Amino acid sequence: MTGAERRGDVAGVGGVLVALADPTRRRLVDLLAAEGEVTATALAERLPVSRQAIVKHLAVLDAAGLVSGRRVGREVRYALRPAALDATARWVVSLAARWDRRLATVKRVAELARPDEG
Amino acid sequence: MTGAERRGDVAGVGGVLVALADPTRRRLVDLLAAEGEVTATALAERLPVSRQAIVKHLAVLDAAGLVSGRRVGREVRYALRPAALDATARWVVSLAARWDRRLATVKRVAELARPDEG
DNA sequence: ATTGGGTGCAACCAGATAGTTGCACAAAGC
DNA sequence: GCTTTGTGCAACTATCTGGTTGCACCCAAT
Repeated sequence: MTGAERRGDVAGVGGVLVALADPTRRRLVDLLAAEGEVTATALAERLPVSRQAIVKHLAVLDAAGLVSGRRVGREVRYALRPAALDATARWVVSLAARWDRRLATVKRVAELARPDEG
Repeated sequence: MTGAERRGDVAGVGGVLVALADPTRRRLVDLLAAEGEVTATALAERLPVSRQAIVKHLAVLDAAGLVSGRRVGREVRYALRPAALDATARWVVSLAARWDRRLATVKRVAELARPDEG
């Protein structure tokens, strides 16, 4: 079970945005996308920060539902979970669509307000 | 000219993610989407924060390319700019697609690694 | 000309965040 | 058994951030 699931907001878009707002966390998810299942210690070797920093970042990603870790012997392997990102992608796209619709309306209204130019 | 354009990174996805990570800023863009062109003072009347806080948030949104303001007499009216959000929507969608592709590959590889189950 | 609403700037504050180090503990390997 | 290797927990620090207040300035309207 992931942190987000434990808190019952797998689809929490805000958390995903916060998680992806940090460049180190974006690099982290890139690495996870490239390598599949990776341990925090292994990730720390590829980034210029300590293992503890990585662990904290993974906790944020986990809370956002973007990542989850499973224990294998003495190590914990982290992997991506696409659901929360999918939900966020839908959210951003629909927001962009609303903006476009809104701006189209504004433009139309502006044209109506200047009948001599129409 | 907007802040983001001044700095030459209209497509800066990181800035957009940072901007949208804050709930007050999300409410702000919602209000702007609903009302078109609004002044910072007017926005401050609808949110439980001071005008100065709104101005700072608008500066962040402007730097991300999500918003721009134009001066009309003694007031400054802010409005949405869809370009940066469109770019970010494309980024998130393509990231989600890459994740899905990646996880499909991992699954396929896992199945190949267990030939007795195939 | 003076008054008033809107903006811009600066200082300041509290809490969050990204990072560190140090150490204790658990699981593998010799 | 002992040693190694990876994890987990805690304390601590510095910087960032979201918020405030106070004040000066500009523009418009009476």
